[in-house]
Amino acid sequence: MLLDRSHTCGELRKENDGEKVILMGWVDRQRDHGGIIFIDLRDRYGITQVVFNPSAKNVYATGKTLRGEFVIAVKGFVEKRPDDMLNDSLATGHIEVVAEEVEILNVAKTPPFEIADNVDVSEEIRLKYRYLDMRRTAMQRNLILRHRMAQITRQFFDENSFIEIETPMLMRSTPEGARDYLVPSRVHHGKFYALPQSPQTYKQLLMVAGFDRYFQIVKCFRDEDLRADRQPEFTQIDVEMSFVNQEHIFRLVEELMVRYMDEILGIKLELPIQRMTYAKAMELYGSDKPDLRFGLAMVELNDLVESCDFRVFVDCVKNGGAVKGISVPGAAKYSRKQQDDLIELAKQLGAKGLVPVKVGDNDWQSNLNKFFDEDTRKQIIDRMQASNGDLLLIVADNREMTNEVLGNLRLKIAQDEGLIKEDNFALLWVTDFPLLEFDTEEERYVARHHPFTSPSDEDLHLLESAPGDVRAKAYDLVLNGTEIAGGSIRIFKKDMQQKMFKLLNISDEEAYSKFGFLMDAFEYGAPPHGGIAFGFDRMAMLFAGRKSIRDVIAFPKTSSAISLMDGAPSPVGSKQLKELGVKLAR
RNA sequence: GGGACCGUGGUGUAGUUUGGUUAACACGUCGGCCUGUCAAGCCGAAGAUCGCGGGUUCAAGUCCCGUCGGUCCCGCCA
Repeated sequence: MLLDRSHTCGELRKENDGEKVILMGWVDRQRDHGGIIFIDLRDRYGITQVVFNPSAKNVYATGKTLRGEFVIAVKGFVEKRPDDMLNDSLATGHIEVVAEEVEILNVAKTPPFEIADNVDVSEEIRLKYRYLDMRRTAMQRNLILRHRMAQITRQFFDENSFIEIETPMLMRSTPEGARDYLVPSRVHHGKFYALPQSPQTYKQLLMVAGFDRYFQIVKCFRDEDLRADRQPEFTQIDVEMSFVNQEHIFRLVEELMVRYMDEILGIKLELPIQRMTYAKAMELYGSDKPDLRFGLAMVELNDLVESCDFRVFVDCVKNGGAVKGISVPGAAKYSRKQQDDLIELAKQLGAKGLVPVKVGDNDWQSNLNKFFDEDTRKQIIDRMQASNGDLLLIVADNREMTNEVLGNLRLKIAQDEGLIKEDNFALLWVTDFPLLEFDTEEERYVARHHPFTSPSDEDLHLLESAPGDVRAKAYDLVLNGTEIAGGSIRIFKKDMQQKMFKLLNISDEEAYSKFGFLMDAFEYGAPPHGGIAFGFDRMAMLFAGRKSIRDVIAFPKTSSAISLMDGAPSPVGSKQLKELGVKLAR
């Protein structure tokens, strides 16, 4: 077999004119003119045109038989193309390779879809034949971008004295957080390992061990339902540092973001990255991960409407609710149906209603018009920075609902109105998250981040009296409305950790049996520490300009957690089950 | 667990609202012609019983029920 490849299909230039070369790759296209035949030869580096002349009888005969996706080796010489036959859309478009010898390394069936970027194929088919899908340049570009991000990451953390340490994939199941993937133990019937939701406890133990700067690019597993940005197995950049506060972590992460932006996108990122408290994010954008590529912030109107004649608003304020609105520039042109659709959406989201107000020169086109005098209308318009031709959307409900509904409407409208500049990258730190969240189903507080997160010093006095109001030393990094990283300063003292478990209504007994190893470790000189974890797939998705992390994962699962290519998950034989001591419930 | 949309030659779609004989188009595939194309061109051909099962009807791609699969969303995701 002809296997001494001299060049890739992306590197020959006119300077190589006359050189003898051997190329290998896949037949991308064949253009048979009856006499002369052109073959576009493709590998991951590019495409090179190969010419078969009828005068070279044996080679020509083989050239005739070539079909799409055949794998071939071509020996020949590089020839500059005539001036009027250059192809500037190809990096190698100024040369071609004249075939002198060709070997078919392997034939190929006609693929189920064309290996071309401009051909639309359903994701179902793409996933079934993922190995063909990944031959397409769009997928190759995505995976190469992901690779470069991984290299930048390793280099960056290495330069900053971080050590990459692997942690177990088979660990003990933990009670808090996402559902675990379980692995039955063959050696210990009735016992199970869990796949890590994250290496959280291990990295804290590495801090106790004195590896004061740790990172890892690591797979994590969560047995929860999927989304465009959620897969059951995904990759994190896991980071932990000792002797640091939040500011140290921000500084480090910001430098990393500068590096990504520069080397991946060619964008100079200005530091520092903008910050916003969780409370403010909720008040202004109704989201803990606001997309700041556009405005449409919410404006509160309670004081302006509390004494008007519109009962709904008055009662809302009286009952401690919030009357808020967003102003959509130029949207007074919306039809009745468009407005009704927005109202319907607001109701689906749980709001009791939504009042649209078309802003005219001197009046409002709205049911509200009659309830407000001219002066109040003007105050409302001023506060909302609205002008003639805008559409105000006003919601009155309890504060959480108002925020949530308007936050969702804001996103929908921005999409519909094309307010989102796709090539913008808006980074934001969201800080001061609540420590706890009341779970109405379990009727107890649960950790919003995780149970190892340290409460804020200034809220410590509220731990017993008003646990729901305690803020945490927790932070998220948000890019274009997607959470790309989250972390916290951790608890590193045993008594505080015990107090935390108590707040979460986890008994001493349970806490000790599940996390005793961590609390034991805290008694042997645990340094103060904190960290962060990046959603690597999500970052790659955003940098690649994709809408789903499946586009930056080589072999992703469908939204029902199935692998269409290999058919996982699958039933297993009774022998395997017996070995594991597992019986299936009927 | 729930909601929305989707499933028609190899691929992507039209046809489904208003049931009616031969299911249309593009790309791809195959064959023929063609010595400079590069999404080659021209001519021709093959290829789908409409995801699957059941029902209504004289008649179902089209209506109804169920089911499987895909996508997005809610719940869930510390």
